[in-house]
Amino acid sequence: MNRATIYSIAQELGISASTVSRAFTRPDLVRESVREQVLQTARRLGYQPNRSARGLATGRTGLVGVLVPDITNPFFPPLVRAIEQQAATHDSDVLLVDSGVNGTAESVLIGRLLSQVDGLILASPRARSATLKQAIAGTPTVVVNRAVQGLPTVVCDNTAALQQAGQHLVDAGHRRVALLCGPASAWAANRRARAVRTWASGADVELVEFGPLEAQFEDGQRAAEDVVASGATAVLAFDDLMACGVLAGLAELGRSVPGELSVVGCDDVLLARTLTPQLTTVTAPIEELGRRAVEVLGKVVDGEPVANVSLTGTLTLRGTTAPAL
Amino acid sequence: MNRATIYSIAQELGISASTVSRAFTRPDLVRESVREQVLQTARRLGYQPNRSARGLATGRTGLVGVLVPDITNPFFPPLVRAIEQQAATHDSDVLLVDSGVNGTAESVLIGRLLSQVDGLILASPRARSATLKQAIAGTPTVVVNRAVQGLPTVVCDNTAALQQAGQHLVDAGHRRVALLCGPASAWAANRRARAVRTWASGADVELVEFGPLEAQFEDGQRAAEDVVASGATAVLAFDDLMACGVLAGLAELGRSVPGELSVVGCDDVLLARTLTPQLTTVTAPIEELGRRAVEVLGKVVDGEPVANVSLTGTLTLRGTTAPAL
DNA sequence: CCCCGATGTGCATCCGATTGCACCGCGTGT
DNA sequence: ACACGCGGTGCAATCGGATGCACATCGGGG
Repeated sequence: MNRATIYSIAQELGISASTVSRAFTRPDLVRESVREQVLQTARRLGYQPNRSARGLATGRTGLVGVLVPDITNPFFPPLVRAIEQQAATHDSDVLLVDSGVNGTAESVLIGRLLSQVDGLILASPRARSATLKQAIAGTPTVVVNRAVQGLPTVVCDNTAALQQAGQHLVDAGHRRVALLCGPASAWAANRRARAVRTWASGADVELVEFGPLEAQFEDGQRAAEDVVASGATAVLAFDDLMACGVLAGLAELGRSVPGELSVVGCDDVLLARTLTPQLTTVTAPIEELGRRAVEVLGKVVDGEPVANVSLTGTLTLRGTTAPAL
Repeated sequence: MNRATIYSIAQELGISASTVSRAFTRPDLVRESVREQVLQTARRLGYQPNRSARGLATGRTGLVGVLVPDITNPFFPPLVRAIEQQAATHDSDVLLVDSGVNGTAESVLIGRLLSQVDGLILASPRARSATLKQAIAGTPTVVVNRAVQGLPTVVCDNTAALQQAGQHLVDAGHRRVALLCGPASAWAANRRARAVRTWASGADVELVEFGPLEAQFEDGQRAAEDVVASGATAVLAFDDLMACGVLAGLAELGRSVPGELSVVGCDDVLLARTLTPQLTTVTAPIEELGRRAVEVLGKVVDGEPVANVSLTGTLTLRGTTAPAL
């Protein structure tokens, strides 16, 4: 299928290729009637501009690289979709790469993306800050769900919501609360843990910590046993997936939720609502995070000044929390 | 950040750019010692070949376009990841586009992808066959989870497994089984429904059909009421997400699973194992589908002959099925 | 000692689109 | 009538890498 080029269109109309090019990229420079003809012929021939050629000439590829640690974690699909849709409004497409939860591959993958994207969105990256900054080598980059000194950042601050969640548990009579910490290399995990610890130190409650655990179902499931052994009557899990694992683990152990134990998740992914009972959790504006990330990235690419974005999560009470016995 | 090019490397070493280029793409044509120097200098300067330039010269972009109807449906993330990992072995990256469950956008999105990819993988596309074939305009394409006459196809045949599932229900004493059909425009939905109907017509069972429904949690949830009203004691859902919705709906109505009703899903996505009790379902080799799709696509791109791939799903008995009362 | 093939390199061209610059023709002001 | 401005247009260079072809170099065989 030898595709139409600006040259074939130009030849067809007896004009120069420059004019054809301009008819698309700088329509104001081309006489109305000519432009019409060009567009019409282009449509007839099924012309699609060659992105490689354009990229070579302009230095822009129209691609945004998106790096996620684990696309099967239900937090990321809505994020990716929001990014993709927002990018589409900038005529850009998404190059998706999954680094695996192990952060060591990130640098390599970032390197592979660098040469072919206008900018990068790093979602919950695990590598060390210095490593990241070295890897991106000056490419416009926005970090989502993590703060990296010196890089534009779009995060969701769950501190207040988590503390409300804790308070909600205390108000319900829970005096021994388990905290399931997320991956040590995950910024959000540390941040959430700190929020909870801060709250606990000032509340009438005993905090029992477990982890760090991976943000996976199985890790939560395995942790259930320890939670039960600890005598805690409530659980604050790093995220919904882990919370979901705990629920499953508790069920295996014959413990009822929210009857015997209460469980709180974080993020409010699809999973949280598919459970029965539905999961009490901290709702993050996931789509908004994605959109804002693209917005900020656009500014970085254009060399405009940018400010970090911090959205806030809100506590959503559902069915997995109840008064302690 | 003015990046290194083959010219800057060539200049540094006092050789021609062609040699540098060949050191990467045709290493056998370059003297060992020279190649060493080139690679070393390239590393030192942080050289990354410019994909646009390479693409322009070779006509290959190193990109695979992947179109999914809904990345938040847990079926697709593992598929996408498998595709991405397999593509990486071919030095290719994934351009991800989400069409939304409404198939009308597919053509437009395919058009956007065409000009920048070496090949397309269409996962569960919804548009009509003729529309699809017109939209891809000769670009190497593989269709996953659907058969399209004239296009290479990678599917999972669940017929036998679904019929086993049905038999499993009948053996457990169920005589009235609800079938929740998937989206009318989804090939897999029709195929699965047909498999079940065929089985039912030869079995001692009454089949009650509902739908078509979207492959979403909420649709399943809403359907629960009808299912209960129908007096069915077992449900075969189009996919796990829908099954999960039914479970939630049934719980709301105070019906216990598997005590009062049995539920069977399809695909065995992460969701199926996070439920309590875990979902009895038909396990699809999702990652394998992705890998095979890339494999086949590679052959199409290289002009080699290809055969359609049909994998098979297997019945996985878990906790949502039990003898009828 | 010369010729030959094999092996390495360089030169020039090409891929398709963008873009700075020159130019053309027309209308306007003087 | 002339210069000027300006909207439109074409020419040619450019982006970075790939590649066909010519040529240089070297060793070995006759």
